Amino acid sequence: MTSTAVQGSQGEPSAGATAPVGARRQILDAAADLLRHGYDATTTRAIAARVGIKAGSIYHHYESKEAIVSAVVNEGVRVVHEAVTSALDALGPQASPRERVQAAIRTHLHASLEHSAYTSASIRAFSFLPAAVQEGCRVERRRYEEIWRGLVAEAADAGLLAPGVSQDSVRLLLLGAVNWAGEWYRPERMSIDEIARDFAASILR
Amino acid sequence: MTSTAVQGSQGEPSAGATAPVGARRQILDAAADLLRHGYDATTTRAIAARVGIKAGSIYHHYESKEAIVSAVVNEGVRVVHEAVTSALDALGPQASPRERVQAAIRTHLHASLEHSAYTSASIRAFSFLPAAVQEGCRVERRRYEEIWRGLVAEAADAGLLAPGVSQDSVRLLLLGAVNWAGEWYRPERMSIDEIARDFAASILR
DNA sequence: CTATCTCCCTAACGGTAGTTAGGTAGCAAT
DNA sequence: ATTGCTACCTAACTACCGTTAGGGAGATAG
Repeated sequence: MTSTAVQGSQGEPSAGATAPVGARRQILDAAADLLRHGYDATTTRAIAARVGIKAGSIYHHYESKEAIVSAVVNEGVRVVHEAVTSALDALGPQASPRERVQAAIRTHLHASLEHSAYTSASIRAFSFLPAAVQEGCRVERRRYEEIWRGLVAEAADAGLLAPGVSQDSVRLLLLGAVNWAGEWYRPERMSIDEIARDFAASILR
Repeated sequence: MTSTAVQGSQGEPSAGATAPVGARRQILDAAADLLRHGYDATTTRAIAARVGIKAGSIYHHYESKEAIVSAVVNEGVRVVHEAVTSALDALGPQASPRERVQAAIRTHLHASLEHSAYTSASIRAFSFLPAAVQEGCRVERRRYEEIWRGLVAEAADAGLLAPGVSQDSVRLLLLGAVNWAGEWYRPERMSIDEIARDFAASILR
């Protein structure tokens, strides 16, 4: 079901090195889903079982478990980054800061709670991952953070923030709230669009 | 080599079975600190090493690793619960809803980021814990949630919330932001009191 | 002195983790 | 027919996990 959600932007499908295809993609899909329950619950044997092969055969496609998890986390950050970026682009240049912030919240929540197991894995399990894996996507994470830094700055310029509060605080408040949503979100209780609307309305005035 | 490295302090040994003392307390302390890196990183041998005993000796004090982690998480919830409760009580009955919300945020952050490894463990690692451990403190967690439900209701009655926003959204926004703070907080960047002030000012008007 | 209790040790148990060496079947090109 | 490559399997390796059985040292009580 998630085969089309993550599509490489560059390189032909048969190139093989940059965009995972076939078994490599299946391995990443399985790992991303298993990462919901943590790094140690994501065993090579469990990944292999979901793909339909044996544990040893994984090493024909990836050199280590760490390499697999690293690829998953990196793709998770990339997916949410691209989703939010294109959502903001789709709004057009005349959109208000309020609309843009709300769209970013909504898109981030959709990506991490519905569309991509990669994104939710990269958010929830991140701080329990091996240091090498964390280091490997720190740059991409910073880049994504910059989007939110810009959004908050726009809101501040438009006078939408509470007086006297630092933009850092607002950004961390917002990102914390959306990243923590994976801990309590249940689709039957409140829709993602409602959450995004309430979050934006609470922060902006 | 029978070096007794872990000479029990045993100042008040006859406190009873409810409050851990001596070696039991040291075991919980070690486990709480190790839980920062996840449940599986919290090995019985690592706990024992910190206490200064061997892995097998742990089972003289606790019946299982799960029992240890369960005790840690429960105490973590209890600590933050009591801290916030007494902070609110200390404010007195004439304190404004704004003061009370800000005090709750500040106290929760202090407890989870500075004072108690128990609290930070119970927050960050919670969703990756065995189901039995999670279930064992679900009641206490609900009770703590009720405090915030009440605070948000007070703020709503005082007209401090954004119009048209559900109280559930505000509570989840707030709790998400403070619970996620463990992922980015660095004491040299911003003080906890500043964070609490900014968070409260952003949500309340 | 003996008995008992507490606290800790050594040594191992069975289980599972990540990983690897070596083999095999299918297929394509020479 | 031979070679070589891809994709997989079997079977094992070492390491470490939670846990347990049994024993020993020291204090205490009778």
